[in-house]
Amino acid sequence: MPESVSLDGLEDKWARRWEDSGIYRFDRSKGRDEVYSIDTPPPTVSGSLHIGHVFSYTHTDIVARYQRMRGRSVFYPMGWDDNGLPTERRVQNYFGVRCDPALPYDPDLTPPERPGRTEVPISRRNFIELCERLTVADERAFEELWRRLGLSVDWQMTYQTIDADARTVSQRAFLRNVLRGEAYLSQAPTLWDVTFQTAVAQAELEDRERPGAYHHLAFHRQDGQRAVIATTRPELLPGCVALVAHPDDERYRELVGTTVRTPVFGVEVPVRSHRLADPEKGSGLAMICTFGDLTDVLWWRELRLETRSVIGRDGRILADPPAGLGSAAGRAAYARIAGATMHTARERVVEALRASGDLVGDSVDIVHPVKFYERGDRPLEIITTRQWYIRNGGRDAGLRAALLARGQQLTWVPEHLRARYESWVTGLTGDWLVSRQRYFGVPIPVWYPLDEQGDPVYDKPILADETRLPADPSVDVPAGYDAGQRGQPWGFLGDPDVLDTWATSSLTPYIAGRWGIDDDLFGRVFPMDLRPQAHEIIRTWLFSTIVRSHAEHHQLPWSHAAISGWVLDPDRKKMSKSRGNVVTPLGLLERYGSDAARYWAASGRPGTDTAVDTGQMKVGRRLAVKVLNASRFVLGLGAPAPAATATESLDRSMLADLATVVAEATAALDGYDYARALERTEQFFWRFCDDYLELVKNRAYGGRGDLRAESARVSLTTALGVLLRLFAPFLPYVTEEVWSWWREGTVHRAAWPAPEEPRVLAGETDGTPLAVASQVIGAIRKAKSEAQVSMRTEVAEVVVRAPADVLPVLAAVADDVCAAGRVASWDTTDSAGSGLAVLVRL
RNA sequence: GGGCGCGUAGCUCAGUGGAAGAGCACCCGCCUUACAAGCGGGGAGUCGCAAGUUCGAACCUUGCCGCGCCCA
Repeated sequence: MPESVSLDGLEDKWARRWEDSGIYRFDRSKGRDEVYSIDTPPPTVSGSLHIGHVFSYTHTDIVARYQRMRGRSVFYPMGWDDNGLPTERRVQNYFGVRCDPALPYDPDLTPPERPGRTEVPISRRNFIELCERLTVADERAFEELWRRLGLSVDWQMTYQTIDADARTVSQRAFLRNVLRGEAYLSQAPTLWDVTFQTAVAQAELEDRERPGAYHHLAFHRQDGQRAVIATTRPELLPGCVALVAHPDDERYRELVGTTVRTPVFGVEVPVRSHRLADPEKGSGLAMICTFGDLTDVLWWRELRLETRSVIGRDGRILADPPAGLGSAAGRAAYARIAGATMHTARERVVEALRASGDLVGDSVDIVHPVKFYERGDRPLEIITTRQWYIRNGGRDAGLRAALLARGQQLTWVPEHLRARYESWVTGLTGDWLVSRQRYFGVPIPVWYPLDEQGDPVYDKPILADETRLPADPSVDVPAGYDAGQRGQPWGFLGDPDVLDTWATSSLTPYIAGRWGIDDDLFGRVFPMDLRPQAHEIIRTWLFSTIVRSHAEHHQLPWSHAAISGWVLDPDRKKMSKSRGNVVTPLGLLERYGSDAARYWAASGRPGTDTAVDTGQMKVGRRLAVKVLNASRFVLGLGAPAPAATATESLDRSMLADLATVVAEATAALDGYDYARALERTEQFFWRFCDDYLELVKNRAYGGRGDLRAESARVSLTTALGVLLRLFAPFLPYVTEEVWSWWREGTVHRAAWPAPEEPRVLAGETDGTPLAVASQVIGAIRKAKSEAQVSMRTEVAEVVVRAPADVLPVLAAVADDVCAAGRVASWDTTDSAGSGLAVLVRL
């Protein structure tokens, strides 16, 4: 034991030794039933490090450490999520470049030192190389933080969601989905981000309130009257394919089944009825355009309407008018908006309507929810494109029911978050769109044969060979072709798209378990025990992982999902980059220490949003210091004799309380309630220090003879050994430090304490003697405090009145109480059932 | 509009049918040979509001108010 104790330097010292000794390595000689496997969330490396990472990853680490001490071989890998748009954007901003797939690869490319005024176009391969270069640096920053925080990750088990093995797993799973009919190619209306020019999935949508205005447009009925509709998107009028009213709406009963002519553009369109037409909204009559919103898509599909596309992939009005816009006046009107932005087109169409007298009344300003891609800043459009989909129950009641059943099967911590999953699955409106028109992602491992015109035959895709993955169809050549046939008639074409990042992230249990690469490993870890994650990605990461595992293995990917809350800033606002209230973790770790930061994190209950609280970190630091000092005291007394046993009832009652604490902490951790386990342990520990240690101190020093000192020493060292292990998952550094003073090996591989350990020494005794002694010493302290004298002051006399059955207890603890309180004269009397009272005369 | 969660001391939270709690903060003390980064003591709450069930409600039921999130 060192002469003076300190928290300084513990992180550096132990983090290095843990790595060198490999105590957190996964022991792959163990079978599935002896393994505890964790599907660690791979952090988005291009995102900023913030204190939320410390929070949720600590929760998982506590569970990992607990399970390890329970004797399980813990599979605790770490992945980096570098695949996808966030990295692309970061590279674009960092280097000032943009990807132009038409450019050739430049092996000598040097990116700009800093971004210039305009982005430099570079080839796809150069772009990907820059992505890889930047993510490596980002990953180092994360790893440094994790190591300092003391995550007991097996650092030999790391992956990147873009590395070759991840691409292989992702492509293999996708190919199998295709072969089983779970993935398919379809030309259909698609949610489209015009900035990034890619399709996006339902899971990536968010509604944002935006100002808009209702314009009232008059359509021309055959009888010469007007049919007025209200719309917020008059610019889509040339794409109008029908009007729709509710079947019960009396006002339009006669109109339904007829046709009306669109104003300005002069196209004859049918009037139909549908239950989703809202009689309360506007005039009750709505125009259907292809496509203004998701309801248009639904109407178009259910009413089997024509398609008149007017929006291009760049978010501007298409150059050519849609079919059916035949009149010269109509074509002239269209020519005035061709190529315009939506904003300009809207103004010009309104202008034309006003000129033709078809604009009715004034526009009405409103604020309404508009669909955005979650990472985008322009409203989504709906454009017909050819995309790959994976079936997720959005179009199939049977699959949906099966996935809901999986949600029932899964153990959720906390329980109530299952409702999130269920509301999402229930509300799905279509299958999962997985192709993205992006660059830094896993390529879709498919080619298309070209016909005699050189046009792709999309219904006969050529799938990559599963034994030759990862495949890059833009470079690799499908079996039966040679490279020269790329793009030639009768040749082939590689699918240019990449998979949605979630299509790869949904396979993290497979990637970490090295499915198909190291099947022996996979068999030892899958299905996993735990998926820890945040609640905002239940609809994406959690759900999609279940979809893939359900398809591939007809089972859940893990038995438990532990959902952590958000970290809020000290004012309880959600932390976000845009708010500028992000708290970075490294400074806090340096100031308070890793154990202290972990203590704060552990005090946030599962699923509960928790504010950054440096006060709690200070408390954690104090606790860690206290552990050092209390240990120094206990160990400074010297080791008890090997045959020593707890003979004093005070000692036994402390150990009896400890047995209860062990049982409670164990039950709490088994239920993933780390916060409760810590709270119970901590509460006991402070009472142990403030009351028990003080009461027993004099006797432990030998003041009442060797035998009674031995009882104290054996009880103290037993309790310390148990307490260090109870604290080890929470405070890995300080507990390891103390453990190293007197025990062999690492505390982090020591057996989790059983209640029997202290119970054996405690015998039949319960907590009463310690409680009674605490109460009496408390009264003595209070008397001294009120007299404003030192605790060392002698007490002339103490008289305790207590119920008859407590008198023997008092007799047994009297020596310790008198020594701790410096009591000269001690007496007890029967209180005849009126409780316990302490009279103190100084 | 529907769903989930939350509302307890100045702050952060525990307690979920049997006498309102902890930590922090605050106030008053104490050099006490493990720890002054410590220790002892103290004040402090209509348990969001209202009704109901019950011998008894912070806890169960209903309604309302406020906050947050999810979904539409």
